[in-house]
Amino acid sequence: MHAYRSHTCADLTMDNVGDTVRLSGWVHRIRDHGGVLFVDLRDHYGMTQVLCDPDSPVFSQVERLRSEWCVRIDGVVKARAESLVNPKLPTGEIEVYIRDVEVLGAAEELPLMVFGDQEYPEETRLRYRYLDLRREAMQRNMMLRSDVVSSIRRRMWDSGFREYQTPIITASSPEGARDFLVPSRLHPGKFYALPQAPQQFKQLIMVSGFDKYFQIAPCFRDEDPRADRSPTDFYQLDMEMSFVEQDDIFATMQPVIQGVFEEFGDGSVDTEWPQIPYAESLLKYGTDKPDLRNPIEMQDVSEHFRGSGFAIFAKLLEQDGTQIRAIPAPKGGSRKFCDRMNSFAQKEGLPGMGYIFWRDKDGETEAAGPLAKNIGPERTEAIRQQLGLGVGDAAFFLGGKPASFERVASKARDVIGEECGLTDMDRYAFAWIVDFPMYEADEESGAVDFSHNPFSMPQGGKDALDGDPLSVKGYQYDLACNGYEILSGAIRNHRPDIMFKAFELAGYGEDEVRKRFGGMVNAFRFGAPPHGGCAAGIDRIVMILADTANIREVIMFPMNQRAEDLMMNAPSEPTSDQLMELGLRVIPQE
RNA sequence: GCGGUUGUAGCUCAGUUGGUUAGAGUGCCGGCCUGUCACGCCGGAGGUCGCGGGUUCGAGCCCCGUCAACCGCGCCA
Repeated sequence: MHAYRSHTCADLTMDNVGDTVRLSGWVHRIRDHGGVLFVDLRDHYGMTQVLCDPDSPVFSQVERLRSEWCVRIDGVVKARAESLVNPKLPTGEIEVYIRDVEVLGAAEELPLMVFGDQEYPEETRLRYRYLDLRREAMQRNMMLRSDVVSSIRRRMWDSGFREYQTPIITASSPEGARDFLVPSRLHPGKFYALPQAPQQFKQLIMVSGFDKYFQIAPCFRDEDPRADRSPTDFYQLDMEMSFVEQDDIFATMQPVIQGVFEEFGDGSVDTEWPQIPYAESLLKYGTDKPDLRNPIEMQDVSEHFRGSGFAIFAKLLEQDGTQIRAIPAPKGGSRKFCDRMNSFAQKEGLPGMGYIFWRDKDGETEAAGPLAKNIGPERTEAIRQQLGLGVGDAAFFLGGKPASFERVASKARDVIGEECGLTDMDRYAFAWIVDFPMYEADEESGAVDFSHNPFSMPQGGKDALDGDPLSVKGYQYDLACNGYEILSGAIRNHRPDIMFKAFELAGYGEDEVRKRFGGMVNAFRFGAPPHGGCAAGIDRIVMILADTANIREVIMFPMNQRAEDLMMNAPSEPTSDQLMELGLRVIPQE
């Protein structure tokens, strides 16, 4: 017989009754009845009840077992009496009478229980990640992740793509996020960098004539984390193809992403993926990653407030670039709800959020709230008609420069949609966000810089770069799903002449571009094909499919909020020998 | 770097207006129990109330500082 097992803990059924079997696993839970001992034995595959009565030669040894000890047992499979069957367990029709036991790994008192679904502080879970990962929910999440990656690979191969690996140790790329640097021993004082993405490599793969590339690629960025953003490293489905336009990328990726959500999601998956221009998305949703499960669309209502009796907004509108934006809130028509949303806006850092709500008074529609009084019935009614609202509804108003209130407006829209029951939670809703601006102006200095990806092709080509840089749009796009950005990409700029001009507008001279992106720019001199692609966030897709808001729930060994690995004790101080060899010296911190 | 929330037993938490010996559940240790599957019953151990200072006759509770975790802002081509 095999040293550890003849079956897994999920295998045994009525067909095995009478068999002598060997199982290995963890002691999940013990129920000690004095005369008889029940042990739930768990492995990756499932659970089997094994038991021990005083007739067993190893009764006294089994009595000493404790939770999470790793053990091997030998025993005889017996059918349970009908009244003793456990329908919750696939192996619930049988149980195994222990004849021999071997402790493979004992366990000390546990910092967190594998059994049950009690919540633990994330610090504890990360420090003892191997225990946390034994828990059912985490086993499920990790298998889901593995299955998703496998499905993505298959779908990409079926679409004619091949997977190619790119370097992990490479050159620092000065654009974008901070790099992780890797000191070179052979070249003291010089550093490699971990790639923030295989961006330049995949474009070089296109120049090299491979036509369709993909990779499940690790990406490294030294940025501060968020609940939905992993610090240090994360994975992307990175893809690139030659001789394509934007719609070809969409047509290639929608079946892959949609297929993955249909295969692994537990809600309906939208098949219509609208293309929403960036500017329109900000106007209607206040964000470039709208949650389209929520039907609320904001509207510009500036005209109703211009010169009105509501002095705050009227004055605001006299300044350039300002606007009054309304968030309609169907079914939100109560003072209590409106006040709650107002204090929500204040908590988020705005002065407040004005509102009007409509109620029934003697069969007539009556507008209530401080704003309505100030601007009078005619303007109020015009707003109601523009927004298409009625009795029982409300509308919230934000004023100023859009950039100053859109972030909060977007959050408010989410909250309103959920609290008014307007957002369909059992659904995956997608939108391509297109026509991103190529450039943006720094708010203080006014300096023009790339807003998205400097390698993108400007719409209109070289001629478009002759006008106002801030009006130039790029062939750049994101894919939003349920309020998350899950994919980002572009048609690339493969023409050196256009590229130099594009960089020039952002203040980078030709020499500087050659210095920074020389490898790629040089390659474009030798017959570069038109190409484009995108990268989809694997962690974030799995996070959405696992129905969690915390990306660390779908990463085996994540860093904590301060980019530390509490289990492995990273980062740590190097030895002086290591520093010496690399020619480095640490500057003491204040 | 900034803001918010949290910090009490191994773990999850309660702790009133500042007032006697800081509690519960769970886990752990011991005892009882031959059909449980979140088994049950009895007993026990286990506390720097994150840390430091202050106010007070008296602080888990109030004040100041500090540390840590999480969430957010900045950041994320």
